[in-house]
Amino acid sequence: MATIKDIAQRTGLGLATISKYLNGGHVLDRNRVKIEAAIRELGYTYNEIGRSLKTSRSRTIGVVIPELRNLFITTIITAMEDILRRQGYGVLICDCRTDPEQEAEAVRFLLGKRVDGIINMAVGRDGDHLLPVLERGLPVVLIDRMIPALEEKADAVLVDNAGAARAATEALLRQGHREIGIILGPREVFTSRQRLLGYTAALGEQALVPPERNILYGDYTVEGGYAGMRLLLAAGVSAVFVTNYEMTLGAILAVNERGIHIPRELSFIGFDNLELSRAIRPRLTIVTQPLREIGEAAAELLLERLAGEGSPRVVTLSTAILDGDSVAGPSFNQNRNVSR
Amino acid sequence: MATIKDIAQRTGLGLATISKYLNGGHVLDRNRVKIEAAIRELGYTYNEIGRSLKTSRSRTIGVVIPELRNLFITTIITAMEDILRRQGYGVLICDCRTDPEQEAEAVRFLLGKRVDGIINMAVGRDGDHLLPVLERGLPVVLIDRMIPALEEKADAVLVDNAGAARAATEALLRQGHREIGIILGPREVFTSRQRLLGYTAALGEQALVPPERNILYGDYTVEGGYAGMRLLLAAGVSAVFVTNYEMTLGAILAVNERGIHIPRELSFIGFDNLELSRAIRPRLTIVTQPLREIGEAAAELLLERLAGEGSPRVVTLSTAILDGDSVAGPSFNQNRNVSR
DNA sequence: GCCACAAACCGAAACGTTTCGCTTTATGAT
DNA sequence: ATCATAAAGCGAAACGTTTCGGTTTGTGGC
Repeated sequence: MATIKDIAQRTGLGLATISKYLNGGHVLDRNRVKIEAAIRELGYTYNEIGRSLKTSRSRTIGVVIPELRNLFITTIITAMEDILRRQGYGVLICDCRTDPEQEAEAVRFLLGKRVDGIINMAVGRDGDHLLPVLERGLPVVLIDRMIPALEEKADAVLVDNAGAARAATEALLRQGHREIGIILGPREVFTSRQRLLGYTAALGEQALVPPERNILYGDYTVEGGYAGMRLLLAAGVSAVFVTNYEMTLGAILAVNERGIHIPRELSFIGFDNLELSRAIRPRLTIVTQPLREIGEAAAELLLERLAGEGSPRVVTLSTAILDGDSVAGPSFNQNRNVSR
Repeated sequence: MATIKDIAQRTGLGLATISKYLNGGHVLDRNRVKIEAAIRELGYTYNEIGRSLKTSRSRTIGVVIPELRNLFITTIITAMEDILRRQGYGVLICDCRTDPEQEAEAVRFLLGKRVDGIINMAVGRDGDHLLPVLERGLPVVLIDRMIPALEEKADAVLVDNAGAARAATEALLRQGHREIGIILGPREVFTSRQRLLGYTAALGEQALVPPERNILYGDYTVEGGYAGMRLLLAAGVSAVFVTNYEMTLGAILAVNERGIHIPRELSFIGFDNLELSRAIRPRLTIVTQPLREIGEAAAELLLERLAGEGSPRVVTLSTAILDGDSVAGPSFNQNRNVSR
């Protein structure tokens, strides 16, 4: 396997010159030609390992996530990867299966691989698993979920979840709904708590306190949304707000199969995934998170830290409500519960 | 940052001894204790880069896929990663966006990173993009899509797609359906062609030739399935077979929103994702691919080659039809077309 | 206590790069 | 042609590990 030395020998040039050429430095035209010829003839490919050893930078980023089988996450990763790869960085992905123990293990694993930084959608809530990373002076970017103990030490890209949930709930309240169901993610997850906060705040403004049965915790799967929706329908809500894409899909399936008409009999606000909301009739009103932007911001913050610029900060992106035709007043469905 | 040398110095032992210890070799008990103490005190972490340079094995596997935002793919990757990480391998993922050019670029990128092998769900159909990998003697495992030119040179894990499509079509034929629609993936994709083969073969046995309008090519998205289903309904089919998970979901949405009853008015066979089929009422009859097994088999084949055992082979896994309640005879819906 | 033999241990060289501090070559004004 | 200056090129050392071939230490039978 050809190395830089072989190129040097072949061209009669020095090691340093070849290195310079490979790193985009200026060399004489006639030498450039010679080098390029030699590279072609010898089938040389750059060995990043050698560089890594010398520079102690691997040009590899570790990404630790709770779960790969999830559109929210893969969309973000795709956006991140776009940017990182363009800068020559590879992305080493570790799915920790929503298990804090595996998450910590994944971080250790990545440290052994000498990644240059870590992007983490965290499961562990105290952030202890990331301390070894920070101690080594490597940058950490949290996405989607904040770890308060790491404020100032790590960057974070969050979404205004409380605000989003509040806005969605308010939209339903404005239409006159009072029995508003919500399907959240797992109880212990940061974003679930934030969204619950927004939801109860909006209701609180109208002096409403939601009954327990209107608040459901799901697991971010289609099946979870389906099951949750059925429970909410049994609870007799006139409007629902579902807080991730997979569960939105499941909820719609449950509604459709019951033959319940949206929005005549039930108002519905879903989550994420613009394309889906457009595809369904009636068009779904949804809360959209700027998924690509989350991934891009995370990648850019990381690159910034790697370049040694600036210092850790928290970026909060806002959500939007995309109006469809799935929200209306509750007047029409007063008697649905009776007819069940 | 502590190195093996520091440990040697601290313990008074030699370099080779520490290396031996780290690689699981036997050292005297009293030395073991000393080494472990030193490691703890100095906060030493193993540097894989150093090893990689020396051994020219990076313990990293490149995975090149057309698209990360897809449950079929992420399920397979998750299974693969499980196995590979347990063996100390990291997984470097490159999403090539279904673009052969980007795919070739990704392969070059991974070669630079000196991955030990590549797992590829291929977009390029001639396999040229993988030749540089094979030339370097690195193992390649193809998944889901065969590249005939690489037979004997690369391993492959495939699914009996023709058989699956044939079985599904036969199941519908047995119920008496004659106008059977199919929603395939993109026209040029290996699996689409295989499935079309199975479909036409089954129809051919009954001396049926499907009209063009019953065969639709989608793009593996929810929206694509939705649009395709609407076209098939317009074409007046009495049964449909949809060939991936996302499109199945989209198709169901289209059916539900039209208020068409499955299976009374339309028989339906979907694809993948057991959980979904169970969640929906009526329970969906689906063709299931052994997703985890695909990932596991790919990982295991790769590990086998890396261990220098055996030689490339093609593994074909079979699919199953999971019976739900979405298939029935066409008798009930003779007049649906009229009523539209 | 000695010897033979096995088990542990040892250091140097090598893997492919980058980089530092210099030297050589090219350029162009005179 | 000469000289000053800028541009280009140079080799050695270093990064952290593995591994080869050889040395030291330990063990047990006599």
